[in-house]
Amino acid sequence: MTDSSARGPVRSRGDLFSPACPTRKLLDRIGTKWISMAVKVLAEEAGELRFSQMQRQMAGISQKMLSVTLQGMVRDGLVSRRVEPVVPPRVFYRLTPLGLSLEEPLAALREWAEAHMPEIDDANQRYTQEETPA
Amino acid sequence: MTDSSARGPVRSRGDLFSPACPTRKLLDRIGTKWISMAVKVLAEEAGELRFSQMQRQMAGISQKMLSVTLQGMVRDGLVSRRVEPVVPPRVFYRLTPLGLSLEEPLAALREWAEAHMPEIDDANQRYTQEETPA
DNA sequence: CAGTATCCCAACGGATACTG
DNA sequence: CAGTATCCGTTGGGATACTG
Repeated sequence: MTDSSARGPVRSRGDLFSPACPTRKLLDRIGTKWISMAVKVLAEEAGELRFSQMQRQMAGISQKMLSVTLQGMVRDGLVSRRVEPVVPPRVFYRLTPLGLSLEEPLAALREWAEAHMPEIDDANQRYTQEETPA
Repeated sequence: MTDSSARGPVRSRGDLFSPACPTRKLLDRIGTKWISMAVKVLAEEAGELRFSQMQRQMAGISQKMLSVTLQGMVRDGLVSRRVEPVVPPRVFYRLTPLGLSLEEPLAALREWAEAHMPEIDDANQRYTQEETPA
């Protein structure tokens, strides 16, 4: 349920630190691993992908999570959904321009994560080491 | 996760799509709004901040969440923690070089969110509109 | 095939109270 | 001041079963 007074006077741009700032909630929506993977998969395809294709490529995602993730992305205008009304049905997903524009910052974050994974591992190692002296 | 040893170093790099890929979990850790805000606050300060100062600047964060967020960041080597052993104690947090390097991709994501907030609002509006024709 | 529905457990996260 | 501990409601997310 979105704010009833949507588009209301909130829109306090430039102030991410206000609890009322909607950007804050948005950050938590788009930063998840499932969104990140979905955008990546669809961006690499540069075209449409079917539900089952996506599930196959996003190894480990459950049917439920792929479903709710895609629904949310459609809602937010990140992907478009096209149904071929045959039996059995074929449903195709494609990034919108908006969704495509999200790939760049997400890719940066993904790359950071991959690049600095070893350092973070090491930091964790060191941390648990000294906190468990004997 | 049956793995009892704190954060199993599977280290299957290069394949974000493998369920075993640790980068996946990392993405969900660093992409949260609290991490994002903490990094931003500390990066803007370009120095140290005390616990209470951070809580004041990160409006709306609870004591608990700031605590667990900072603990996680210290464990991951993103921030360093310095205690002045006086009474009452003073604790200072500062970004490590690693943490500072995270600011760039996170800032990109934040900026994307702010920039495209209106479009996402509109998409949601349109969505709920057509799904609730009246 | 592409979902939806249900159950159920685990993690998130606020509120409050207590402590070195 | 800077936490920790506890309680507890909300959400995330897997497993399974069912349907158009």
